Amino acid sequence: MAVEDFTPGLNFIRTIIEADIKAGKNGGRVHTRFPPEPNGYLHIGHAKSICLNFGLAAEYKGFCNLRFDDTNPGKEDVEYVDSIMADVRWLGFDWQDRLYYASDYFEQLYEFALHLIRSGQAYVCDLTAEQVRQYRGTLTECGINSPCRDRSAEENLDLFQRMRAGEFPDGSYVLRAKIDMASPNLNMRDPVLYRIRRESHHRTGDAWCIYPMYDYTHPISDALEGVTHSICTLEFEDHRPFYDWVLDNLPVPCHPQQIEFARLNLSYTVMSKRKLLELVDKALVHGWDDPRLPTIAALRRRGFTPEAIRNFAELIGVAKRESVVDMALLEHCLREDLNKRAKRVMAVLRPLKVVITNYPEGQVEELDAENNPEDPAAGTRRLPFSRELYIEQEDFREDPPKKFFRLSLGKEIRLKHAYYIRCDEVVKDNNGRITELRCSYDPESRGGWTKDGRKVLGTSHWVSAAQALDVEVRLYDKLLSVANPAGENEEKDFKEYLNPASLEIVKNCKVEPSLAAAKPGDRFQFLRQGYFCVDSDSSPQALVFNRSVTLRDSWAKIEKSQQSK
RNA sequence: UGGGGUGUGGCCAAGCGGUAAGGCAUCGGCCUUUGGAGCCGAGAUUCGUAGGUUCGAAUCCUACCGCCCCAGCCA
Repeated sequence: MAVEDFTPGLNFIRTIIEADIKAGKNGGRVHTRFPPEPNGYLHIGHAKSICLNFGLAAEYKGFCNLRFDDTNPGKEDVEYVDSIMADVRWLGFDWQDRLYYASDYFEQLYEFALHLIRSGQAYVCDLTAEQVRQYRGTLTECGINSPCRDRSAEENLDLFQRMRAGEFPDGSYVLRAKIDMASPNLNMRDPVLYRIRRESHHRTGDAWCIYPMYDYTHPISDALEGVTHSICTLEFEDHRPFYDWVLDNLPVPCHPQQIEFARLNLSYTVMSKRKLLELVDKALVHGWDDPRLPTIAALRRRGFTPEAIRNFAELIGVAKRESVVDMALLEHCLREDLNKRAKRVMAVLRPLKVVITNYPEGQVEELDAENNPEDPAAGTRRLPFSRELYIEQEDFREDPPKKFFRLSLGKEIRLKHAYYIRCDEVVKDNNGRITELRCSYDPESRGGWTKDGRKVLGTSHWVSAAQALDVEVRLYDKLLSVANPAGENEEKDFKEYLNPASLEIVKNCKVEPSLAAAKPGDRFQFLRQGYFCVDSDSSPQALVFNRSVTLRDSWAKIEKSQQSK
């Protein structure tokens, strides 16, 4: 089955939603949200969540909100909110007028806290952070009640209001929910609701010195927005009882259902914000959009299309078991998309000069070349051909192995769209390095075929030397040299697995002249090599291309299996 | 040895009591003016393990095993 024919299967979330709709829950409404914390750049794992949330909303004629979970000012920044919005839009999703910030609810969150205090379900605690931890107990032992647990509502109200008013130093008091210090679920052992922190917030500035915790903020934000299905990752499963506790004990408009799914892991890369941040901070990569990273910004710069990423998100499915998806699937999605739409061009990465000895000196002729065999509507272009050309170094071998269809002494190959050429002589320098090939062409083979039906197996790409453009090409490869560092030696830091060959810069590559007008972001297939896009560092005088993904290379496989024999 | 999850081919993933979808990867073959693309075909007697229920179990029951998450005033 071709991927474009793929119809979304039922995953467990769709199953839940359809059951809810059938049961008439929420009046049949589906309303989701994507709630990033603006403390880093979005990555492909977030893309899975974005596609899920926005996709489900679209599928069931509902809505999906974009909401920034910005309750921890110390880590958050507008740089991140801007990048997140740009990335979600680029992926092709639209939150219309439903852009929210948890910080917009600070006043309501505060009122709800007052409500909990009045109903005796929250109290101000003056234990130190260290004491709170000690009182919490352990995984196997119950916690101990805080001595502040039985403070009167009046006193709690007074203290909490004074917390807000800034009368107490940072960390001196917290507001806690009064639930059960003996609960086997640590999240229910009187979790902290508010902490005092004199930090400037990227939106509310210095208006507040107390900030609500995620666990308290999230369910209320969902309810205030009328969210029906609050989809999050597995590690929040343990938090669900508290999510429900908050909503059950507060006069909120509705009670959304929290549903947890497994986050995406991808082989040969890292996905945690901490690790990504570390790579960027330590300059192990060149910024958040370094094309080796799995961030959305990096994938965009690398040449990925939103379509490829969305298709990928659909293909990987949604489930609750933790898994590591093969990077090959992501690459497959890009190839599949670009195969249909990328213009084919010729580029020689490592040039080997070829002189066509029987071609008239000074003559230049123009050949027709199709732009995309998958899409006749893409039209054709003209290609200059002349006496001096470049072909790829690896397309010539002095000692051709078995099944090597390319050029070697005395052998004939086809130059794509041009002529058959035969290699007559190999020219070397004093060190024995091949510097030039002297070949002859068959004038009868113009266009790449002859009437005699002669079989020519090999077809190489080439460029005409005089008209070629000199460009820089950046060859990207896997970030890590192992598929799953977590499955390796646990003592080792992930940085020890960084692939030293993840970036190879190749200068003085030769590309056909039609590329002169290429603009940053333009995508092409370099014939027989891969898909490339013009990098943001590129300029008309100094073109720079990124390799997005290679083409499948069956010769490489054959050669590899020959060598292993 | 507390609680919450989860185990289906190399990697994902359907399946929800009636006799193992699909995708990626792999391996054959065809085709080819990209060794690209495309096309055709192959692969789990078996669903973590062991018992049990049933005419019939990946699906139900029991026990065991493995892996993940939780002791932030992070999200």
